[in-house]
Amino acid sequence: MKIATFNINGIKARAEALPAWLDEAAPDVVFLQEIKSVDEGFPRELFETRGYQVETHGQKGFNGVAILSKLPLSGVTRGLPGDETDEQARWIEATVTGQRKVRLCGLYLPNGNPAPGPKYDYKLAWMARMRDRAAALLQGEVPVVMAGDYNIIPQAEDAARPEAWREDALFLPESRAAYRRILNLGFTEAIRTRDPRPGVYTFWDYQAGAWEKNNGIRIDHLLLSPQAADLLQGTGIDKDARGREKPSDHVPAWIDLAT
DNA sequence: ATGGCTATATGTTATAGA
Repeated sequence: MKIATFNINGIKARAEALPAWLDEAAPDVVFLQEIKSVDEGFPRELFETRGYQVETHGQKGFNGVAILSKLPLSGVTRGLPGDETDEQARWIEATVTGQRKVRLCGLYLPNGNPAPGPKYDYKLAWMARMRDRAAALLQGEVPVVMAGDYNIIPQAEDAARPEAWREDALFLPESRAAYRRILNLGFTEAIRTRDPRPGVYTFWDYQAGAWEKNNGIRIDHLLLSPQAADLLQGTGIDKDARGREKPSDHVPAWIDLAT
């Protein structure tokens, strides 16, 4: 089962590039972030005609996540538990049934800039809620995959110019510690496990020729519960997507699970 | 480098992203 995550930076803007990548990469499951669309405005037919079930959790203008799946999804829930007042669409869960069941969590973690400030407080509070949810999911028997745009640069080797990120919410020690607290529950980050080299990036800014200079960062991650990690067969990052017509500033990252 | 570009809605400018 090939499972990918892709921050598309707007579904309307990616109405050509996203289907083109889907047809080439042929993932079974895709987590999308920053659909920047309400549910009613999401072009489901683009994906349903390709055999995908479409589950969205959108909002107007910003944020928004979705799951596309060629295998049946059930038990879909929308929103990260733990704060009834949180209206930002950043979390969606579903259970996919192939040869076995896997619980899927798609996430768009808050950016948090500027730090310090209320946006950074929201980021850290969100991560504490995510940790609680992750711990609860580990209590079950079903393998768990939590994938998406974490907006966390875990280590200095994950940025071409780490010094430029020292004061940034994506790289502040407190942000990275919060990410490690989630990992330390027992999750494995799939991409690094299979390819431990430094300089593996998933995002290149639109500005200042970042792509041409390979001035990238790694902020999209796929976390696996122990049961899911046992099924890991392969990983990849579709870096070529960044060099195409009208690209997102992120590229897809994916895993292959033996299910 | 003082965010240099991109996307969306609030729309000929503001807000957000990372």
